[in-house]
Amino acid sequence: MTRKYTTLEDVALAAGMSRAQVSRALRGDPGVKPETREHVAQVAKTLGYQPNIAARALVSAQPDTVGIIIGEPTNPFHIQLAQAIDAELQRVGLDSVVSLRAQDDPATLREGDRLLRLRVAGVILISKPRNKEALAALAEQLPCVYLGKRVNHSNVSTIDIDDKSGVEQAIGHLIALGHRRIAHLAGTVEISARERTAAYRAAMRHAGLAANVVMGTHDVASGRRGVDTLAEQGEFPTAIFASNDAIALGAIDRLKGRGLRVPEDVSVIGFDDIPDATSEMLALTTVRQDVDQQAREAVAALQLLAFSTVRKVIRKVLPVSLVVRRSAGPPRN
Amino acid sequence: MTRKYTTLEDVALAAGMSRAQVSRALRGDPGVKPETREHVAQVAKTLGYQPNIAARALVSAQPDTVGIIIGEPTNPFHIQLAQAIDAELQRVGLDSVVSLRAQDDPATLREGDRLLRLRVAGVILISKPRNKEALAALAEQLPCVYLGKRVNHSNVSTIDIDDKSGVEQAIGHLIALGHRRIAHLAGTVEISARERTAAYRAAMRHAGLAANVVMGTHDVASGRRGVDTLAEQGEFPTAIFASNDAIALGAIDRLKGRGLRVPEDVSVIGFDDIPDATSEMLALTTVRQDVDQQAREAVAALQLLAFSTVRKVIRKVLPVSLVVRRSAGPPRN
DNA sequence: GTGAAAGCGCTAACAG
DNA sequence: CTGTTAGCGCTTTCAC
Repeated sequence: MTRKYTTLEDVALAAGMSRAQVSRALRGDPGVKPETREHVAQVAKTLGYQPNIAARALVSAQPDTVGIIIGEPTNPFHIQLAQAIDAELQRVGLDSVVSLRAQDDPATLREGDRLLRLRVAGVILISKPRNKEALAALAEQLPCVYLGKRVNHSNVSTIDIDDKSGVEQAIGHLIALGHRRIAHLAGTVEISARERTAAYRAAMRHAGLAANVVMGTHDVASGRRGVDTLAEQGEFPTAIFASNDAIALGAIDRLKGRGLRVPEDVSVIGFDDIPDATSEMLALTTVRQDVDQQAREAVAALQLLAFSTVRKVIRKVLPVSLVVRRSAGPPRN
Repeated sequence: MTRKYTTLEDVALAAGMSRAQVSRALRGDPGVKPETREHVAQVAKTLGYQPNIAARALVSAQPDTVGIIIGEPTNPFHIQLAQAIDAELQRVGLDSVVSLRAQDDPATLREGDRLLRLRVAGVILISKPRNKEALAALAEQLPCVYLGKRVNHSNVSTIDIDDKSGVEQAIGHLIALGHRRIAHLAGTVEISARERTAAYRAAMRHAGLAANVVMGTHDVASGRRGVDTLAEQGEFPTAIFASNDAIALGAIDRLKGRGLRVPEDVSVIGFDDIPDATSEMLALTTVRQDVDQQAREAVAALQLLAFSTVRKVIRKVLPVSLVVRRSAGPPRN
């Protein structure tokens, strides 16, 4: 149906002035008489004028669009982050193009080409492409901000969270409550998971307590299995620190299945603060990562990398904080 | 860092011919000598040429971009659909712009403006904006294909699935297995949810069985609560039909938590066939909606609406089919 | 087969 | 404050 769009020219004609002036008026350029501005706005509205982005982009050298590449689109947490970044981008007057294509599939590089063709100012990546080459190739072409563990590339800024501190807060909380036997249900695959496990060991050692790590993965099923494993070990721990909320959820489920109450019999702490954790039933004590803050930092980092004259790469680690709800309490005796 | 991009002119210069010819060669235009084409491709590659999409869009009248608006971005199923649509769009040579902004927030209409400015050929909406005005306003401006329950707007094509048939298949399967006490964990908000519940009631009535509906929402937590509610009712059902897979997952989770085995003690059937349903552990029997087919139909509908000369609105209802896995079996005695 | 010229819709100097 | 003049990078007639 090849629509016929209203152009600046049409508006100019109807308003009885030049295209240039109409353009200025519409964009809020300072040098325009207020009444002119108003009149133009009026005419533009009645004509249903919408500026043609392509034309605008073509003529103005500075690109104002940023690509967002989502690592695992089916992970709601990643989407949540993408939404926050999108909103933040909008807030600072930038536009965004989000890519749903998984980073690991062979199309990823093509996706980089697409962004290049779109002349985006830079790219924000949520979670890493598993193969480093893809990231490197992208970084070769465009300023990149990567949300995840620090990566050593001279063209990539990274925004990370302080896993170590989060773990220390969690373990510290449990110890303060009086727990001594604190087990850890670990993730194995992600770098952040390994970092959390290492931090757990360190914190326990530091407190003069024995570490007890059950390996697993960052999902609900793993939490269930973890509890079964702990049960087979003999003396059950009084507290469990899970490497993420999904594991914690699974663990709580299995604990209840075994007739153990949370937190009366066993305390549980998670990591991430996913929406489910808030639920009245669960009331999971957990380590929160601030999504909005991550978004803000990521956008700021990109601006620094793509728009400033200094072109500075930054590596930032954001603080996390323990959110105390009801899943952790003092041990029984 | 205002990059300096290679332009067609640069390539033309380096290849020793005109921009026009380079353009033709690169796009695979018929009237180009094969050796010329190859030479040009070679030069373009070494120069790292990437066509400027904005310029291309500006000059060629026909838009080749389609907007995808995702209803609930945090619903993995919607993302899955969006990915499928994106892939299908790509397959037919169209580009896509996906919007993560929730359709219900006040920014939705602005989002329509954004798409208008982008000069997209049309929009594919995954699940409806709750307020009809938003959809109507959008449809006023652009050809729309809406994935969800039929909507009576002369500018909107709809692609829907046959919820009723899906429910009948699920309930029929349970009855055939010998179940009599079949409870339903319902969603309440979505139109499709209400349709499924109505179909459940009809199917039960038709079989001369008593309906038992527990209201809830289309998420995991609701499934957990639903089981608790059923438990309070006294005699526990031998089978549960959940309005979607998320509910089914939550229900199974809680059933196991209560020491009930699936399907030995309680059978469970879901709806959607999300990736999780396939998992070895879960093996959820569920009603599959074919995501790829929906994507294909949606894209085809949009092409009909936006690119064909006839400009035809269509309303399609796609079949669904029961996928039998292990979460439903015969009742205990 | 290939080149020259025109122009898509817009913004950005530069004059007034 | 406002109009005029150039293009941005590309595709598309229309010639040769």
